[in-house]
Amino acid sequence: MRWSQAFIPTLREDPADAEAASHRLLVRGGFVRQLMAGVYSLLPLGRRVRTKVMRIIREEMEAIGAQEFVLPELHPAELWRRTGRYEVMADVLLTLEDHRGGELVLGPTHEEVFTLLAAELTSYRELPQLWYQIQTKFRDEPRPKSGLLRTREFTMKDSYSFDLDEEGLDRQFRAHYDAYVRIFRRLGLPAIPVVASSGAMGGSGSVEFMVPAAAGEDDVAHCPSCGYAANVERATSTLPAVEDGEGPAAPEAFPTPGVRTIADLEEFPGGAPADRQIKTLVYFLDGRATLVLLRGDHALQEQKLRDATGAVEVRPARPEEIRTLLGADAGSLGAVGVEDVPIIADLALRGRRNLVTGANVDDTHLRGVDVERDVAVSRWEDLRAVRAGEACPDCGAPLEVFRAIEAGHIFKLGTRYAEALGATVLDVDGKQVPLVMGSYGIGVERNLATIVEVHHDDKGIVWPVSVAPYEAVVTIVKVDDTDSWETGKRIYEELEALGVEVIVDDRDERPGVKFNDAELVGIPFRVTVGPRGLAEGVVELTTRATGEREELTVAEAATHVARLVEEGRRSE
RNA sequence: CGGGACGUGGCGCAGUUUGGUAGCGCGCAUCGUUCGGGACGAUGAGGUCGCCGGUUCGAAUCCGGCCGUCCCGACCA
Repeated sequence: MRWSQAFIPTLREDPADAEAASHRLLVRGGFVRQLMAGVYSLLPLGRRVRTKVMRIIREEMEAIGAQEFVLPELHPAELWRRTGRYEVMADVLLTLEDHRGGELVLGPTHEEVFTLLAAELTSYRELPQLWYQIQTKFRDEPRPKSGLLRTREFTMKDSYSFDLDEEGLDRQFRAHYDAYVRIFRRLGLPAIPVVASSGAMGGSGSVEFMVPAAAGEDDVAHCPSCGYAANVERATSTLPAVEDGEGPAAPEAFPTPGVRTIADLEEFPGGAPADRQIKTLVYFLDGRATLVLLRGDHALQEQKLRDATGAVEVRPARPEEIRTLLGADAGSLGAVGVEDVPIIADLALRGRRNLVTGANVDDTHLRGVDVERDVAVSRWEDLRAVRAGEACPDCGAPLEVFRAIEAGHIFKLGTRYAEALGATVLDVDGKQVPLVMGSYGIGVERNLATIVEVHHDDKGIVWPVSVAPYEAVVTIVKVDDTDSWETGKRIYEELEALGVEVIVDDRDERPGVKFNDAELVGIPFRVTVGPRGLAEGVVELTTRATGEREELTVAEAATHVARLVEEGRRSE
């Protein structure tokens, strides 16, 4: 390719509305352009990288025996109603109507359609099956952001496994886990597998592959000592015991005028430290009022509440709802004596006594509360948000918490979809059993952007060779110098003949413009051809990642670069 | 959905407070001089000032409504 003919609209300045490094650099480097919020056009450079990301994913899927499909993006709404997800995913579902009034949805994922096809499986002899596709997904994200990291239309590799039993699912899950480790290694992404919440997918277990990055949207608790890693939506920690002392035989009310917060009550005479208070939150779970109890110094992890209860719609109660329910305002709430409302308490409150909590009377609190004696707890669950510095549940070392991008997610789904859509087979005993499913996703453009988040510097992108839009660029410093032109073109052609993906920068521009563009765009190897070097019979090779330069004779240049490219392709 | 900001040639911005008919830098075109790290000079093209309505002799500027985009939060296989 000749740069002079290529559409690579680089920008000299940063785009005004791009915050994340990947967003900024992909726009500046001429890889993408925004069409509307959360919807991007991929320009030739972006498309080249995307193709390479997909190729790596495809190779690793084929390597574990997956069969590629192409499924529709247009689905009948009816199918989504059958699994209940028309309602569960309503907030992200893009829906439309055809001319006959038929209700359609644009697929946000493909469990339903794949499972429908799997209903054609009839015998355990046909199992296991492993199916996948690389297809566009539509999700009406409430808040698209950070360029390609969170969009409303994107490409995803989604695969689905179908097995007779849990053991089969475990095998396929493990195969995917290993395949994902290889994929992220080849993409140059330092992804960490973490225990995750299954969210709206349902199912018995899931692992997210997280790449530490400031632009991430998830927090991961990680133990540097033993390697424990979990999304904070699932993470736990070991807490030091709190000494409560003996309490009275029954809770005692005491006036606390003006006390509204945990912190107020710590200061208030006769109050208590935060870890000896009970925090009482009122939530509506699918429309049903519920009290959520936590230790005073702990924060609720809402996803844990969702996962524990299976509730779809979870929201804090409004002030007037709280007053109606408990007869007091937030600040004086408690669960003592509450009987007609379900009470979910965090594990950290188990066995605690002599605690302080609201009395459900404004400006009044109770002391001497023994949780198990005085509160009608309906369920005990792990609900609190883990904090950095708390002890690792496995080894006790202090946990760290960092931001990360979810680059991939694998789920054990179980039989939920198979049951809803009648995907069953006959087992050895002739008994009809639902297929046991797994589902496994990697977002293509999100991974492309994540690579940029991880691999860039102040000059631009530093693509790993494995996904670079071009592996090498031949920069002709002075295009009207015949020797430079001839030599540059010859090296370019030699590189092409050697199978290197190369572009020749033949633009009549100042050298600085060409060097800067090559660095912005992130091409791994640059061969600089100019009169100065040619006078000595040499050209210059610059490695983008290290900035190292070396001189090569004209004769050896192409083979040398081709060898480096070859090594680069292999090492990632 | 709650909070905040913004919308002016392709890109980045000023002008809006105090209404008078649009400007700067980059980019683009032509010519000349330059040429190994984003050159210089000259000439030139390019804008319904997001949209609709109102106030006014006159609106980028004031008022109302709408649309769009970004950021924080909520939400999110």
